[in-house]
Amino acid sequence: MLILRNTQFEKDGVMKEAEAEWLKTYEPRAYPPVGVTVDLVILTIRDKELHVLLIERGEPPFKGEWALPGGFVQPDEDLAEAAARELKEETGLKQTDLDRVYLDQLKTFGKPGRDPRPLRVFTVAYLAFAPQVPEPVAGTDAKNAAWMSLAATRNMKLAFDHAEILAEGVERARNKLEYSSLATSFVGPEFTISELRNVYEVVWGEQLHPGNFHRKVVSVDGYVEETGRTTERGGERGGPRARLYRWGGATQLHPALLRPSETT
Amino acid sequence: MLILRNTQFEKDGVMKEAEAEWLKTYEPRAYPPVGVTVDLVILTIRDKELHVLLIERGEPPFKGEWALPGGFVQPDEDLAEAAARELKEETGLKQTDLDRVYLDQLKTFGKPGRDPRPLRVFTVAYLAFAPQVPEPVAGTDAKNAAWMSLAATRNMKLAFDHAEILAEGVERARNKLEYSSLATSFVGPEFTISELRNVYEVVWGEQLHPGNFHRKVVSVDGYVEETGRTTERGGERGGPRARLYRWGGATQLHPALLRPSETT
DNA sequence: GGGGTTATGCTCATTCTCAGAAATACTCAG
DNA sequence: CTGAGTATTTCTGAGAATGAGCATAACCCC
Repeated sequence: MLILRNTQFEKDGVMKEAEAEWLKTYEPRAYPPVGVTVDLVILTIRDKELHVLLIERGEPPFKGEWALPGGFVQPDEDLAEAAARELKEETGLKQTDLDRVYLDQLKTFGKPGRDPRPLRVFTVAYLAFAPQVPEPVAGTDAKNAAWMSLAATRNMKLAFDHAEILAEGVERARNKLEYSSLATSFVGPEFTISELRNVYEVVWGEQLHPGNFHRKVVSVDGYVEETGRTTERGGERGGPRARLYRWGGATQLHPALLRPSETT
Repeated sequence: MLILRNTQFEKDGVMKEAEAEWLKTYEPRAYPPVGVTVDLVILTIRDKELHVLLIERGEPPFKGEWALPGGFVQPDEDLAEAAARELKEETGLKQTDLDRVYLDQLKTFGKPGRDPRPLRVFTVAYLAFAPQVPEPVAGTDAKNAAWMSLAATRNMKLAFDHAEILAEGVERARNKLEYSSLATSFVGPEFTISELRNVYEVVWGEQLHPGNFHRKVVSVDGYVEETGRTTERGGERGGPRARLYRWGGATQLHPALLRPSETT
């Protein structure tokens, strides 16, 4: 496209000073217009199921279809800043909650034609884990926003290549649980070992041995630390009060908590 | 910059059909010009040291300084294709060798101002592991190219933010060795256990127990398989002929080969 | 042939893991 | 209030993996 534009400029004989200046320092090659967006795979756990935040697009392309939240990187923004801004805008989380949200770069996608607009759009996907969010999120741009269970998304066609990005994000999440402490990003600031175990079970989709999980978690250095308090009452259907823990500060787990199904 | 161009178009009253079509579907926001490059962290082992391929820039910006090989993503290329093309161009590896090269996306960098040109440049960094390469590589664009030991790069100032990208790549390489079979990408198609151990020792920068390493590698399912043959002669300074192995097809290692220094 | 070197295998004590089960503390139905 | 069911936490014992040392045999160089 830029080639076309330059050609036209030259054919028209219209070459303004600013343009000349710009071209002088520009790389000798010419490029079509390019845009860079960030898209967010924001995961949370609701009702013992993994959910992802999706928005309904209010503008073409893909108007009316569901997509990952995201947007163009602004001129003065670093990538991580853009991702953090989108996260704040789209989730409506309070700052205290945002501090505990895990947010990390996932992967960059740029296949030609992944965006139907006459603009080559690369997207830098970010992965975020949010704790239980009060309620469904109000969209900022007159769009609809909703937490969708992962099961539900499998029957949906997502806009762009967002299905692929989502799959990549879920896969990364599964792996990250093993060797990082990020399961704590899915729960509140104080949590029981059972709640933490529930995170692993939901994300991995398999049952874990309660006894072994407990032993392992409290033995990994810096993963969790006791608060000295317990829950107000036992579980829904009985059981003793569980001790409350908070995150112990470690980001990497040594040794890792390996998935049972992977080790066989 | 793009804003400027559009304004000029309108002021001039020159609005060609293709442009009108383009603007109609273009996002309402306007963006400064943006470019996307791929940069490669290509690692190899030479003389029992980790080396990275660097090129001396023949053009400004950073003319005369050393940088990671890379270049702009072409309009019809996917990111992975661009990375593969650059790898081929810069290393001069033969196709048979290229097939065995590990090449994976590392991370995307896009801090404003990381490229001094009046163009916001995002770069998608890729990480590659090459087997022993015959000899220093001849540059394709009249630039100088060389394998630099990692120790040497610590005293150099690299162009752009390439020092940061390189550090990220080395860190990723260290981690990848633990749970993936990619150490085999550093050696030839057939290799001895000692050669493989040497890869780990060089990348991790620590000595490993030969006996334990041997036991571990051959016991991990699918990591290596025997060829039935041995080396022609023993080691440089003695020792028996070593058995030759080839890669066994597994990409993930179960269980992983953990770094001794990390597990303490 | 002899001294130094290396590939490979073995041993053994220690640690980690898995699966089951015990002890305890709580909820809930009746 | 009582008993059945459930959940948290701890324990146990078998089996596997790990780390360090040593043994053997093959090989290079002198």
